[in-house]
Amino acid sequence: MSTKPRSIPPTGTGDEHELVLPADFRMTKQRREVYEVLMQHRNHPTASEVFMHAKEHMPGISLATVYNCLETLTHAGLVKQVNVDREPSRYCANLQEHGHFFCSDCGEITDIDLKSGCKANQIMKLPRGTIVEELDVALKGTCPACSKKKLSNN
Amino acid sequence: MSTKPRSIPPTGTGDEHELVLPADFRMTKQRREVYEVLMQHRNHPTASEVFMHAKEHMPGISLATVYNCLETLTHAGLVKQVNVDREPSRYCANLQEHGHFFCSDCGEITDIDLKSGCKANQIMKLPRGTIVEELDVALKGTCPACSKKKLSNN
DNA sequence: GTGAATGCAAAACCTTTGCAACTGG
DNA sequence: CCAGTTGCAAAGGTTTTGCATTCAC
Repeated sequence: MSTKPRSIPPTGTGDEHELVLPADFRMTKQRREVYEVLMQHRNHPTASEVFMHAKEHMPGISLATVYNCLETLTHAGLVKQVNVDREPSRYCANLQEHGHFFCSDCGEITDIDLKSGCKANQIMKLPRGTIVEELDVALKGTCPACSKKKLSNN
Repeated sequence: MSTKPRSIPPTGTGDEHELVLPADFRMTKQRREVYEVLMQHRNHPTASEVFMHAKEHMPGISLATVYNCLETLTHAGLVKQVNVDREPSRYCANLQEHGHFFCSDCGEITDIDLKSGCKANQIMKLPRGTIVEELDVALKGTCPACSKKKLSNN
C-alpha cells in the first residue's frame, strides 16, 4: 500500500472507443490524484467527496482544483460526469457505455450495462436526419438489496 | 385570444397512467397560471422563462412562487422536470412517457417517443430483484434542421 | 375559519472565475 | 522557459427558506 502503481491508461477492457488525450493535456500531480481517487472509489463520488479523499494523499489540494481537474479529465474522456436531478454532480471512471440506476431507498448509484448492440434508434422514434452522439439512460427505483429488505420488514 | 379556456384535466390522450391528484392539492390562481404557461409553451421552458410568461397574465407573481408551483405540479404528476447537465431545470407538461433530445448546435430540446413497449429490462442488463419506477432516456447530438444546415454550409 | 400558499428578501448551495504564484514538459 | 495549472477567495446563478400576509376550500 505504500507506493501504489500509478498507471494512466484507463480501464483496459478494450471495449471503449479509442481514447485519444488532447495534445496539450498535462498530467499534473493533482489530476493524477483526482483520477486515482475515481479509480479507487467506484461509487460515483461528488466533487466534495473526491476532494476529501484527495486531501488524504495531498493535503494542499483545493476544491476549485478538484473541480478543474474533474472538468479537464471529463473533457479528456478519462472520466464521466453523472447528474442526478439537481443534486451535486457525480463522477465515474467507468468508460464503458453504461446507464445508471438510482435507488430511491438507499441512494446508491449503480452502473447498469446496456444490452449488447443497444442503439438509440432501436428504442426511440428518431426523426430521420437526427445525429445521435450520446445516449444517456437513467433508471430510478429500488435496488435488489433494498427491495429484499422491504419484503422482510413486512 | 381574450378569454382562454382553462381546463385542468391534462393531455387527454388517454395514454398516460391514471392521474390522481393528491387529496390536499389546491388549485390556486398561480398554480393554474404556471400550468397554463407550460401547456402553451411546449419548448421546455426554465423556471425563469415560466416566470416571465406568467407575469404577462399575472404581474404580481413571484419567482419563488413559480418554483413552488413547479414543484407542486411536478409532485402532483401534472408536470415533468427535465434536467440537462448542470443547466437550469426545464419543465414540460407532456405526460406521455418520452425521452429527450438535446441538440448541441441550436440548444433546442425535443420530445422523443420511445418505441412502443420499450421497457427498461429490454435495453438494460438489470440485476434480478431490481424494481424500476422511472426510465429516463436522454440523447445528445445534432437535430435534423441543424445537420441539414451544416451540410449546406460545406 | 383555518391550514396551506403566496410574495419578498435573504440565505444556501454548487460551481465558476480572477489573479498571483507555481510547475510540468 | 512559459503556457497552462494551481490555490485562494470572492462572485455567480439557481434554488430554497423564513415569515408575515393572503387565500382556497
